Amino acid sequence: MNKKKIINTLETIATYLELKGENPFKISAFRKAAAALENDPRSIEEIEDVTKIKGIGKGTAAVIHDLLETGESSDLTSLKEEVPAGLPLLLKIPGLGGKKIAKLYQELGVDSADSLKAACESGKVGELAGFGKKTVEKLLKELETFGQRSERHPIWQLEENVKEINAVLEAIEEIERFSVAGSFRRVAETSKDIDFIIASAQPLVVKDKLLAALSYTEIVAAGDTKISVILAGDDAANADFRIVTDAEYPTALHHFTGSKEHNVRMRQIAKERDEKISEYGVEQPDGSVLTFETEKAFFNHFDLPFIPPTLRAGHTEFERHADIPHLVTLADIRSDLHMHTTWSDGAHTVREMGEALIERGYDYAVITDHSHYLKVANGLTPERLEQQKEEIYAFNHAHPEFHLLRGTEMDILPDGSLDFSDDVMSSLDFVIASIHSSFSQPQEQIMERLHTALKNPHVDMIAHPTGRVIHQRDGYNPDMAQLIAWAKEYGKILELNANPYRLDLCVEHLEMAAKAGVPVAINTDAHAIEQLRYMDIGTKYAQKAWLYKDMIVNTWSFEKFMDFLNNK
DNA sequence: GCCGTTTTCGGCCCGACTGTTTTCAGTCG
Repeated sequence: MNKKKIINTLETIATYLELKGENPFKISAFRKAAAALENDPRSIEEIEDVTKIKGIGKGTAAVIHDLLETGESSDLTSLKEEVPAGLPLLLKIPGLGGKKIAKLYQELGVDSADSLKAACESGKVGELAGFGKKTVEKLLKELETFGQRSERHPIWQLEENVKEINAVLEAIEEIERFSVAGSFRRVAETSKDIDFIIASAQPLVVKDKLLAALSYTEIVAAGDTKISVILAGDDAANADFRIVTDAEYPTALHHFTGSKEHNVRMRQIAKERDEKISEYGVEQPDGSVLTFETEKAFFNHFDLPFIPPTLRAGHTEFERHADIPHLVTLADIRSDLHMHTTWSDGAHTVREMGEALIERGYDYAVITDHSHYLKVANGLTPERLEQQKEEIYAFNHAHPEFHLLRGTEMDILPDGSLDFSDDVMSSLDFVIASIHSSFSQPQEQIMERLHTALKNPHVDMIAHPTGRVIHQRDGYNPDMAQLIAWAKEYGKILELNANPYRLDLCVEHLEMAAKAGVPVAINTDAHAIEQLRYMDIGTKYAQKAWLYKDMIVNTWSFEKFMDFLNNK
């Protein structure tokens, strides 16, 4: 039995219970059980007694056993008989929750978006107690776009929005400090909306200036301290703003950074000490409210070190916080091993990239333009690769304090061969091998291609090992356990591609690589100078897999890195 | 439904906003 199916079943039961208007704590018990199972690192076969896991008791364990024995959950089956199949979908309509949907169904027989629309138009919804004119108007409006807007947006789509909003907020002088919060700050792969926390003594002025400067299509809510809009643009995201006083800012930022599970744990910790956490501070037993200068001071108050937003998942961060000082941070990074220049499909020259790398404070880096198979990217022939050498040597001559290495991002061809000969590869300092074609081959064939690359002594690293693009394509589905085993056997590096649209390897795979002792490189794959900043996203993403600095090759000194290449 | 070194019953994180109310329920994060 697939653990994922068990988790999904528990969550689905929670959804159905919600539509029945069940006790909210019972509903959340099923969600907690699902989360507890998901956070447990063991496979379902490895777990002897599920009730030993905190959050799983008699009821939820019965569902799990049912699934393990019959492949189905009889509880879910009977819920599905009671609750029409169309109702769970209606939960996605903003403003509708379980109780309202239950009422609409029981009183009016509403069981789909279409029947809801008809009931709204006929005026029947407006006559229900608790529903009024505005609710009907809002529902009809939501129904127009129902099913068209994405629920979650990949962070590479939201990055632009965040940059624009940052610029808007920078320009408002009444703002003392502000920050993006929410899943974007935690560097989640996808995000439902964008949250900002703003410190200001003049919230109303800030609200007016903010709404005047933002480009939005709709105001969802605009109170004295909370503003929510749908941003302009196709498939646009929501942006939420909270305005608090400067004293409240650190606790508000913490609160709205989440995750929800992390906050629940923090509040439990506070409660054990007779304290109460809210976004405005920490309430003491005598009713007074403590505030803090910084998030760090807030954590310290609870005898915890500063927990980076990336780690705030609500499970291991409270037990493993002694490891936090070992985790990789942007400040540890001394090089970037994957980037493109105008020689292939990059926007800047070797010299421009090199100067930008020095500007970032790195000690060394590798220029890795595409190889000739990739014609759409103007990939380099062995001859052009040779010509590029002059430019790289000239740069090194002009910057003796820095080491710009010669490399390539070489294609692994569909037939399993490599795009350069051993001779060409051996003339380079660093060879990346990667797949850019024939993604749909069967797994054995994909693995065959990767194996050829990994066992070649001149290849140093596999880039973006799964080829996924978040929310767009799944990649070529390699057998990751096998790939990691080969990387270990042949002494190769696996990449964490820091481009926010890739983030490949993903957290789960990074954890596997770390467990196997395979070195990882965090690279930007920059095609322009401004993409070198993706290193920040990459190091934060690596923290989510609890990767130590020592495991990351580009935190090593130039000497250590060269030693590794020469002795691998 | 889950949990328990004050507990096997009575809690379960906390607050803003909206729309419907006439003091609050529902939704959302």
